[in-house]
Amino acid sequence: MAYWLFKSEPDVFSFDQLTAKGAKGEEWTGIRNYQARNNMRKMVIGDRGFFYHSNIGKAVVGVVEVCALVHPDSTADIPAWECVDVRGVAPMPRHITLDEIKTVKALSEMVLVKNSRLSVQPVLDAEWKLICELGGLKL
DNA sequence: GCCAACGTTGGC
DNA sequence: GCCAACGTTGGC
Repeated sequence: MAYWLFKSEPDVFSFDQLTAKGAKGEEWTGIRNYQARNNMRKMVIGDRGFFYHSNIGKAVVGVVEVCALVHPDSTADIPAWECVDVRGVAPMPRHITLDEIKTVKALSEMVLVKNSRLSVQPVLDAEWKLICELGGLKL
C-alpha cells in the first residue's frame, strides 16, 4: 500500500465536502498536470492519502482512500486527463499545518515542501506515520 | 495582491 | 530540440 497527498483549495472543494459524499466518494477531477496524473495511475484501491488544504488553512486536514482506479476525467476535454476516485476516511483530530511541517526535520524532504506546486504527490511511509502521530490520528 | 517557481507552448 | 514567452499555482 502506498501513501499520497491530494491538494485542494478548500473554497473550491474541501475535505468536508468529500466526506459528505460518503463511501462512494468522488472523482478527483481537474488535474491537468502529467506528473500528478502519473501519480494517480500508480494508485490501487485501498491506497491512502492526506487531504491538504492549499491557500486557505495550508494544512493536512484529513485522510482519504482510493476507491476507484484511474479512469478518464469526466471534466476533461481530452482523454489524456485521468483521475481516481477517493472517499473520506477520517479527519485529522489536529490539523498539521505547512508551517509545522517545515519545522520538523524528518519532514523537510516532503514533496509538499520541495515542490509545493505538485497537486498529487507521493508520501513516504515514515512521513505518513509521523504526520498521523502529530495529528493524533489512530487508524 | 504580489511574485517566485514551475510547466507548457510555440517559433526558430 | 532549444529556449523565450506566457500562464498558473500557491506561499507569503
